Amino acid sequence: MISQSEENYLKSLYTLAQSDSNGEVSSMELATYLQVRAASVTEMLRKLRSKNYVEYEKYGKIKLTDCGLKTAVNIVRKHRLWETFLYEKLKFDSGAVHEVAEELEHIKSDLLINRLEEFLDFPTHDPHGEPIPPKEITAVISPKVPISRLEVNASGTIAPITDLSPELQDYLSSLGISAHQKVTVIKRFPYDSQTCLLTGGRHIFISKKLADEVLVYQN
Amino acid sequence: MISQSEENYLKSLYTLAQSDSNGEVSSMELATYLQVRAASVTEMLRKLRSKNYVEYEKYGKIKLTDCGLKTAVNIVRKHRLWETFLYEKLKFDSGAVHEVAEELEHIKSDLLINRLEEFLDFPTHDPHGEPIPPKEITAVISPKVPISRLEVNASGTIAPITDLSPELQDYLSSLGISAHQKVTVIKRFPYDSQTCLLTGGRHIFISKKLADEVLVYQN
DNA sequence: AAGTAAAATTAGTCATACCTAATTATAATA
DNA sequence: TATTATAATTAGGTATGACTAATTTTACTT
Repeated sequence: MISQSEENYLKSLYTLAQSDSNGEVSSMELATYLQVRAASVTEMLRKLRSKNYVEYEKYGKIKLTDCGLKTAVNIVRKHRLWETFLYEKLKFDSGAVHEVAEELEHIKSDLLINRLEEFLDFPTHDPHGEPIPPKEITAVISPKVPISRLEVNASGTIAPITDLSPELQDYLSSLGISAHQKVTVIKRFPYDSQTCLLTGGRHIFISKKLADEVLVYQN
Repeated sequence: MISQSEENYLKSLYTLAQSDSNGEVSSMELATYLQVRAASVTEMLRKLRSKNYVEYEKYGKIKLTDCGLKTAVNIVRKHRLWETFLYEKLKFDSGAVHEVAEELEHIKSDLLINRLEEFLDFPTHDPHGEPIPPKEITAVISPKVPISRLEVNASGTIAPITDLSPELQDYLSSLGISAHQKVTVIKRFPYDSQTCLLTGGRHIFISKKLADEVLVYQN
C-alpha cells in the first residue's frame, strides 16, 4: 500500500519534471518544493526505488519508472478532478481549491474518482486551465474469489452481484451487503464455517453456503 | 493539530457510548471496535487526556470532555454528509458509502464541509437514516492579522477581501490570491521586507505595503 | 590540476501509532 | 474471604517519515 508521503514525492517529481526545462529534477529541488530536508529526500528515494517507483543510483539522476509515472499521473488526475469539483460545484475561489485538493487527492477509491469524473461531466481541464489526465486503461482483470476463500483478517471488495439469483440479491441487500463494498473477515467458526464480516462499521454473520456464492476482489 | 487516529478514537468513543445501554465504554470495547490491541488504547487515552479530549484515571471510567464531544460530533457530521454526497450525487450503493466516508471525514476544511452541506441542500439524515448533526455554532471570532505580522514558516488563511479597494482586489486576484486561501510565509527579505509566500503550490512575492493590507486568520 | 562551494549521503535522534509479553488491578465466584 | 479470570497498564520493540550534524561526492572556478 502506497503512503500519502510516497504519493506526494511521486507527484512532485512528476510536476517538477514537467516544468523544468531539461526535465531533470534534483534532490534539492524536491526538498525545497516539498519543504523538507535533503536527507529526507534521499531516504524517500531509496524507499521509492525499493518499491520500483523510481530509478536512481546514489549521486545519480532521478527518473520515474513506468509504474511511478502512472501513479504520479493518477494523483494529478485526482487532484485536478477534485479542484474542478470544488470550483464548479462548491463555488470555491480558484485560489482556494489547491490546498483542499492536496488532501482529497489521497483518498483511495477508484470508484469514487471515476464517479466524480462522470458527475462533473468528464471535464478536460481544471479551474487553472491545466489538463485533466484521462483514466488509466486498466485492463487488469483482478481475480475474484468467494468470501469463503478469504482468510481471517483478509479483506475484499464485493464484486457485482447482478449475476446472482434475485432471491440472493434481495437477501444480500437485507443483510446490508452490496457491490463495491469493502469487507474484512473477522472470524470463522470451525463448527459450521459461519463467517463474521466487518463492513460499514458493522459486524455481519453469513453462512458457509452464502460465503461460497458471493465473490470478492481480494485487496 | 489533531491526528487522524485521534479523530478515530474520539468518534468511536462517541459512537459506542451512543449504542451502549449504559453509555459507558470500556478499553476492550474500543480496542475490539477499532481492531487494535488494548495497550494501544491505553496509550491513546493518555494522549487524548493530555490534549483535554477525555477525562479518565487509570483503571477508571472514560468520558469525553465538552471539547472531545464537540470534536467527535463534528467528525460524525462530516462522515454523514460525505455518505449523503456519495449516495445522492455519485450514485453509490448505500452499503459502499461507509468505507470511503471513513477517509473523507478526516479532510480538514470547515469551508469544504459547510459548502458541501449547502450543495446537498442541508440534508437532515444520511443514506442509512442516521441524523446529521447541525453545524457547531462557533461564535469564535478568530483574530485577523496582516500578512506582514506572520512570522517566517507561519501559515494563515486569507480573510474576505471585499472591504479592500477594488484596485487592491484586482491586484490580489492577478497575483492569484483570494479569500479562504491558505498561505505560508517562506521568507522575508530584511532589505525591503518583501515577503515570499507559498500558496497553491506556487511561490508569490508581495511587498511590505501589500502585506500590511491583506489580513489572514492565523492557523 | 587544485581548491572550494554546493549537493547528496550517512549516522544517529525523535514523534506517532502500532505491536507483544509481562505485570498489576478489578470484578466475579466458589 | 480467597481464588481466579478478565481488564488495563507498563515496558520494551517496530516501521514511517521527519530532523540535525557530519561526511562524502560532484561540479565549478581559478
